[in-house]
Amino acid sequence: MPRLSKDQCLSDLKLRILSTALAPGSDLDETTLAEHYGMSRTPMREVLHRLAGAGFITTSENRGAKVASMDIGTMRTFFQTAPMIYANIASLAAEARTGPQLEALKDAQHAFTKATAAQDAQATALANHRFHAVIGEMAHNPYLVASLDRLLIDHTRLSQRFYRPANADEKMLIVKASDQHDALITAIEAHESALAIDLSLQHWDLSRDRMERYVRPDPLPVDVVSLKDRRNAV
Amino acid sequence: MPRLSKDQCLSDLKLRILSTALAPGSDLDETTLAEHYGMSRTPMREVLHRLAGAGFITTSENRGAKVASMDIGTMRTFFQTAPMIYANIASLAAEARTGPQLEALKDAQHAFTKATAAQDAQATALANHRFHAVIGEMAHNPYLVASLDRLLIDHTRLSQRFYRPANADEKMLIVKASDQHDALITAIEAHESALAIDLSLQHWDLSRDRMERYVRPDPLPVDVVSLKDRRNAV
DNA sequence: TGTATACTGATTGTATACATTTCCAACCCC
DNA sequence: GGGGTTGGAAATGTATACAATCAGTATACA
Repeated sequence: MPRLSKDQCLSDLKLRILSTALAPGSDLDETTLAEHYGMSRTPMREVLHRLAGAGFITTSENRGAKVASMDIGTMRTFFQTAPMIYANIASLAAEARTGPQLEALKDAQHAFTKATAAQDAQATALANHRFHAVIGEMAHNPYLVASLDRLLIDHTRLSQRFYRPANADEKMLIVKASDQHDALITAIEAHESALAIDLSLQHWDLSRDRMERYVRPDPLPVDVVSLKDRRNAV
Repeated sequence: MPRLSKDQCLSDLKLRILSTALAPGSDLDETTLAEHYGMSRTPMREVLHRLAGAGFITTSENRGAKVASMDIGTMRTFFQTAPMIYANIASLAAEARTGPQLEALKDAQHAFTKATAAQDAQATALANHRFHAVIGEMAHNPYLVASLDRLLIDHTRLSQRFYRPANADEKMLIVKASDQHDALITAIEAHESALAIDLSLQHWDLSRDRMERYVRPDPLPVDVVSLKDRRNAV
């Protein structure tokens, strides 16, 4: 991959991290990356420091960089925090959104539905990222956006798994999420900030349901287990 | 200032920005700074990128770095956002604080009262910064802390002005703020998160009062103006 | 056999030379 | 005289050589 500009390199790395092509916790080697992007180590290090500042990676002295990790503890914190931040941002977005931003939001939602139809989990997650990032822009509040950006990193990485429906029931949940996006667009367009808050909270209730199904799946059929026990006993 | 380590350089620059020794919006020159800290441009640039990532400065391609600016618009956003973030963080801090963190908090508050007694506005603002940063650590929530850190940059820079009391009335407000700090420590120590929220909100009501006095000061005595008019008329 | 220590290869950190871009001012042309 | 152009100084961006640090291994010694 020769001669990408620094900005392209930055956004490519972000994409690879968000899509978990670069797994959480994995090591990043300056030299290898610099060769890969066709630049010397100096600008590559600069890119890495920016990623570190934005929370995509962590660095430690003389020990290089790692993709930011995601343990079970961060997931708990994540679901604790996300509803509040997203709801407040949606509320501000409904107040302050501009016309062009609204178009960008509709674009993102269009990409989202297209990706779900194609059953492309990665594209779905990235479109979802863009959708919520645009709402962040609308809110016009750098303090909250700092928090949102961190949340979106983990949001997108987590949701890779949930946008791969295993059955009709899970497929239904994704359709419901998409409907909520549409409703949110309408609320933001109409400057209805109270409604935007409500819809955001509903959106997160849904996410938590999906999440719980994943963490605590339907138990395996009992008779298979007992069958196995019986066979062992013979 | 020869041979400071990179970390020292980083925290020194943060301090100079927080204390407004480096004014908001002022230009930063790589070469000059590198000489000043006795290092070459390469590590200096690295420090600048970190500061940019943390929101202390802004950089633009081929155009160098500036200290993050503070206009009237950001102040509005600031007061809109700060109560919510600080209150939520205080609540989490009350739940999750550890013993050593509580000691650090008491230390910061000690420094705060000492600085107010000495009428040292800069030291007061920096001690206040540390006080709220420690509460952020206690909360153990990287998403909210991202937002808090941004808020604290502007909080500390703004408050330089308010910790310089012009009269007994304003002095009283600072004493009241200090009392609220003490109450907050007690609430956090006792794991009373609901109380911590309440105290945080009160703290911000006070700040807003102080702020309003600054933006909208007591009008000048009317008769002086009329006197001047009369004299002009003669 | 277990532990401490010295060596070695690999990786990160720094300095410096060089390339590129920007800014500003002098200049020319209309 | 005003506006656009062009030169050059000063700044930022990049590449590369070199220094410092770390991790892993082999070796010596108890």
